[in-house]
Amino acid sequence: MTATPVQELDAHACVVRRFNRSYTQRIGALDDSFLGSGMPLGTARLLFEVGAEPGTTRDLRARLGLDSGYLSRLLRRLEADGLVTVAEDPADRRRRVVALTDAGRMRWQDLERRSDERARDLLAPLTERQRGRLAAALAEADLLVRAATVTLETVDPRSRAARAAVGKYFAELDRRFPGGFDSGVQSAADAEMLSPPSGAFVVATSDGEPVACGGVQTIGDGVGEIKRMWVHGDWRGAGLGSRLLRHLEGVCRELGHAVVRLDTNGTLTEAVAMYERAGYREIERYNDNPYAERFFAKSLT
Amino acid sequence: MTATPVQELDAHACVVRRFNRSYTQRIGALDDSFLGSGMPLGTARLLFEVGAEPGTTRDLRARLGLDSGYLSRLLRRLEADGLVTVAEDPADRRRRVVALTDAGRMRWQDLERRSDERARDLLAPLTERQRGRLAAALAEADLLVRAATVTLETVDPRSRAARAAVGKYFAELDRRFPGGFDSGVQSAADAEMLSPPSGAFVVATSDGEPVACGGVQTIGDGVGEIKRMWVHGDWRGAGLGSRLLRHLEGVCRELGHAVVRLDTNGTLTEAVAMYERAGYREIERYNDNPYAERFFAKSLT
DNA sequence: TCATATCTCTGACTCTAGTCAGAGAATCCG
DNA sequence: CGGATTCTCTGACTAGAGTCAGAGATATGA
Repeated sequence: MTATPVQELDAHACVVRRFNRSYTQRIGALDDSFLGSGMPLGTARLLFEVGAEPGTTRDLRARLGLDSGYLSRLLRRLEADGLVTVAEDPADRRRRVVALTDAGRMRWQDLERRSDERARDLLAPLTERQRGRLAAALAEADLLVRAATVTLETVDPRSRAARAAVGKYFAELDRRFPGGFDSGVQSAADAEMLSPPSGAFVVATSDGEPVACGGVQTIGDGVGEIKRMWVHGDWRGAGLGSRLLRHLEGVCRELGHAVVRLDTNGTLTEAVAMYERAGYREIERYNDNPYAERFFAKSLT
Repeated sequence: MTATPVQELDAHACVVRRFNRSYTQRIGALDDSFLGSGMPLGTARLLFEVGAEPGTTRDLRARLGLDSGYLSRLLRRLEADGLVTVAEDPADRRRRVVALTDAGRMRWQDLERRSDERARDLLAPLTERQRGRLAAALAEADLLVRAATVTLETVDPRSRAARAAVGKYFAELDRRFPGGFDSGVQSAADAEMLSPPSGAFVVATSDGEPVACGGVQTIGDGVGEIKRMWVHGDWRGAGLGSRLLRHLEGVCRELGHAVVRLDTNGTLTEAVAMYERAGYREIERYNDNPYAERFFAKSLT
């Protein structure tokens, strides 16, 4: 008797929960590690954020999700300790610009160092081989968790996020194709095709960075086409491609298509493998895209 | 050029930090998920712990790492809400036994459900195969992290902790030896041998549970012997045995021994393998222990 | 049996974290 | 220009989390 998917999910959820409990209990102190520095957590988080990227108080409030009064008090504390400077923004004198002082930068490095030591302390009792195993397991978990928490969002293909993702896609094609890749002129018509009502463009982001993208357009009655599908190199092997593909197929269905087609280049072996795994079968050339060598289709019904 | 151990440690520490940051950012809310239940975190954690396994307040304090005064107050709150009962322990009337009421159990199940949903939400976007990979990675990380954070403590062999660990050890021997195992009468002399100044007994605990133990005694001039070394079944494969063995060798060194011996039974194959990996070589029988079949020694100089 | 240790509980604290309601300065817009 | 809006800051709160020093009851060991 094999386990059903639901039972598997149960079992896996248990493992996740067990891990969460034991890990946060042991390492949760890692967040409070800032406490070890003599600074309260809130202050330390703020200092850390200012160090990562200085900005206006408004900006910091948004990044940390703090109340303006609370932030003001935290800043005053850091200022009194000589760790940050809070100055008027010349562009808008209602605003304040926050930056680290030299002492603040040292303190920030101190926090970094402490964080590092915590990680080392955790590893210290283990043998070299076990450290390797732990690092590998955490890296694997990290990749998968990041992949699971990627957000898929339908955006305008002309938006900043979409253009950033497509730019990376084209850059990769240019690197990988033997003769390079020339995207040609991105016409307004291209963007139009990938916009409602006849198309859509989806960008997957993690921590605000685009990590995958893909578009759908209509190329005939009941026939959709998947275009510009790309997954960031660091993210391959986490199933992000399959997930995005499934998502795009769903978009096609919503557009009322019964069939979806796509073209690709033989160089992109992992993409071809993924399409085949996802149930696509190879078909004859259906367009004159000079970079396309292989053509696939899948029925959505 | 191969990486030196220090470089490896750096790299591994980076992986740990990267994981910590991304995981707590995404899942950290999991701890606060209890907040979603309208209960303060501390109270919810306590209720959760009582539900997981009722026990004495002393027990709960150890498990949650709380101050006795604080715990007392939290319990009073839960009691006032009718979620737990706090009664005298008939075995020791200084102690209190805490248990859930019916209302408490319902509340506990609510917390469980919430916690479960969080875990499922994390897994939901992944494919079945990826879920398996994530669960495997987290389970591996969990085992190693638990092993790394085990505390080794030298205790009196007559102490409760030591007796609990040895009890489990003997129970396992009884299960594994074909003819069973009779520990005989644990004489006061036995405990004496494993106590200062001529010996020591070490218990490894995790979450207050004994997970491994081992003793050292003096059996001749400059000759120490390792006795009653045991690692909990769930903990094998995490290097805990090797770590304990190294620790006990250190104890031997502190006692001024140049050689350490030990005996074991052929049934305990993983133990024999570990001794050999740790540099022990097999020697002739040096005692008349009826359960011992194989004898090992290692020079500490 | 009596000193000592153990255990829970109470009172009196401290510190963080965070909310809310304005005050006052600067900016924007018609 | 003048009212509305935006922005930071202050004061006055609340609640959670946790520490510390005993008091008082109970158990343990010489």
